[in-house]
Amino acid sequence: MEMNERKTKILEAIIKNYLETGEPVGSRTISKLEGLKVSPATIRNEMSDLEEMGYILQPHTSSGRIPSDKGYRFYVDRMMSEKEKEVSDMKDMVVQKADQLSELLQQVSKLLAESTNYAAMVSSPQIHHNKLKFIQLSKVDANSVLAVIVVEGNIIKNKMIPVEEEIDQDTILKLNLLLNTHLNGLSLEEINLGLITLIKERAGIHSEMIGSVIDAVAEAIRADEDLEIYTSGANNIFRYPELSDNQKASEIISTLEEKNQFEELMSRSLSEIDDKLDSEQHGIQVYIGNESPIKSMKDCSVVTATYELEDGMKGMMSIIGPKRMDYEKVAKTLKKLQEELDTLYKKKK
Amino acid sequence: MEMNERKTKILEAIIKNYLETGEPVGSRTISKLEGLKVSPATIRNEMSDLEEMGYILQPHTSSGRIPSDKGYRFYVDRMMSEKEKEVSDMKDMVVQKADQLSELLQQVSKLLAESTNYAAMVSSPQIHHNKLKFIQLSKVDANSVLAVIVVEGNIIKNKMIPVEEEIDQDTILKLNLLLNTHLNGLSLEEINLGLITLIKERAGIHSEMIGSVIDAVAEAIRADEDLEIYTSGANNIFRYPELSDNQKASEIISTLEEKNQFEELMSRSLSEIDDKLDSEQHGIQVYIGNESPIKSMKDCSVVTATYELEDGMKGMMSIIGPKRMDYEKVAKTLKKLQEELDTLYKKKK
DNA sequence: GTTAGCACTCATTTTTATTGAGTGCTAATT
DNA sequence: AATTAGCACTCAATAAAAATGAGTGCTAAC
Repeated sequence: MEMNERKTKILEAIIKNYLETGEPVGSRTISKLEGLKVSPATIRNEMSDLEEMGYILQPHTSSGRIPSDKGYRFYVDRMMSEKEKEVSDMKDMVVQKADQLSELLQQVSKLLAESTNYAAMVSSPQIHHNKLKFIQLSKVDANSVLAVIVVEGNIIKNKMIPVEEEIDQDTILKLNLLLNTHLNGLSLEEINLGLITLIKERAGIHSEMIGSVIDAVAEAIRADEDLEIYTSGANNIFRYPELSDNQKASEIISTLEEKNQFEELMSRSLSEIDDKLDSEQHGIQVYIGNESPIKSMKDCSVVTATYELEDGMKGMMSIIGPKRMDYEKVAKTLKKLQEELDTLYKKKK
Repeated sequence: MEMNERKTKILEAIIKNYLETGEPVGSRTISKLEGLKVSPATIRNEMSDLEEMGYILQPHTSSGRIPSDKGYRFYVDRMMSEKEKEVSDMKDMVVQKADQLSELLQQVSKLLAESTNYAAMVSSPQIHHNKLKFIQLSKVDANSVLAVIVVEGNIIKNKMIPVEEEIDQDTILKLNLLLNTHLNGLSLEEINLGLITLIKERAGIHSEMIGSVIDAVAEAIRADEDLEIYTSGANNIFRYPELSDNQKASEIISTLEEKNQFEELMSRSLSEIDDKLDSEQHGIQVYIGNESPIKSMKDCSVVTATYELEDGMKGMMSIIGPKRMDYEKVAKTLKKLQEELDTLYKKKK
């Protein structure tokens, strides 16, 4: 069967109506809509076709229709490819400067949740080509030395290292020099066992301590170790009856809490967005129901967008809501926030 | 009216039964309990008295009774003052060493939630007498300087400071010396405007940068700025029907998310525990329903305990659950974890 | 190809009955 | 004087029955 313009219009009307009300949509409701001057009976025939084609479903005989995942997908694809309307009267979002990245991201997730009324999730940026930029050991007190490690993208990692015997300033200086000359500018792959042994040798009696430092360096560079997830607006799911029975709500909320579930989503979404970057969709991905890599989100839709800070630090933000979420608004909001982060970063620079 | 032994027994029986079932308890149920050899009618009379005294409530005429907040309070007070039974077959909890405090606390909250099946919340420690221990500026690249600030208790704070013109190593060394000689060992109150002006003067053309550094120091020392809250097990509330209607669940979950709500709870609980430290209750506080400083917790009970790391760093952990929570188990679990943290810290030292 | 008409379906709502746990009170018993 | 048996009564919860109404599919007329 072929999709024609009237079918498209009817499908769109069904979906739009369902997005608003969350209730199955009947033929009469649609016939009353202006623009489409046909009787309910005709609509019924078309609906019957649409159902056969898999775009809509009947929860039970003699109820109205609701969109299937395929129906949503059709709608979302059409919407996304449309020329973007000017960013309408969207709530102004102001990301305040925060000097800690974590604060900033927490703020972003809150902002997303508040302006969409869905749940939001923001990941810390994953650094791709991260090289060591700077190491510094400092003597903090008689039996502890602090190692500060800065990697590209100005990610900072601290590690307090206990020492048996007090170390004098001179030695610290020497060790600093040793570490910096050998390690600066290197990536994880370049720091191999040979190099480590060499450095340890040169460190003499302090080789053990240097071992700890190098471990910390490795940890700092390895990106996924530091992947943090910020969530907000979990309680928003209670706004949508179809998600708020105990079973589902509990599942969604624990997923939001079990932040590690998002790693998969993140890596998949990052790569998929890379793939179709040419299609110029502002790097926004929509997962409807079972399309989502997170199985417990089968009753939700997940919309993800990437953001990019300096030096290729890419992170992800997503909105989690019912399948009948306002995709248009969500996409706009994400786009807005992408830009916001962009300009914020530029200002900072 | 007076409380006698039989009334106490009956009250206790009502509460225990209600804790298990969550259903109102009737006179026949209690009469069938061994140990109390009286007829349901007698129980009814006693129950009538207990109700008059405010220990129990009838949800509606001709239903069984449920404990009132006052009833729970009676029960909890009795339980807490009993000689503590040996820590029975409690699930072994192992706090793995984590080198980041935040990881550790997140882990603790998860552990609490998992072993009690309630929601858990852990605060980062609040430092009381925090003095500056160590400052270090380092040149990271041509236009940024990294300030590392260590306060007592080995809390580390990093701040990246952009600079207009490149600074040479010598100047950095001088500034480091300047800062350390003037600021080390001082607490927030001791760093006054006069001192700041003095330092800025000495810093000459770098006074502006030094200003940023001192701001960061102030921020690092001010404890409440850094108060972080870790939560876990929010979804556990769905285990308890009396909390899982949408209204209540949503309220509780957003409270868990709005972490700032806990500040009040924390400060109050810390001081109250200080007050009655002599009464030897292991610093465990129970807030039943409206007793809680957090208004949205009126349908829950909140049990809090403090923990203490080195140098008087005190933090709080709490369990949030239904009023009919297993207070005994919760108290034991908290106690266990207090000890665990204690030994962990000692090992570390 | 479109529409009016109609019988039919079925979730939802409303109504009515039924059940049963639990009470309070009174009068008998210990 | 305290305890208990007995009984009428209350009321949430469950079940069963009836009414409602939105919506469908199909057929026949336009």
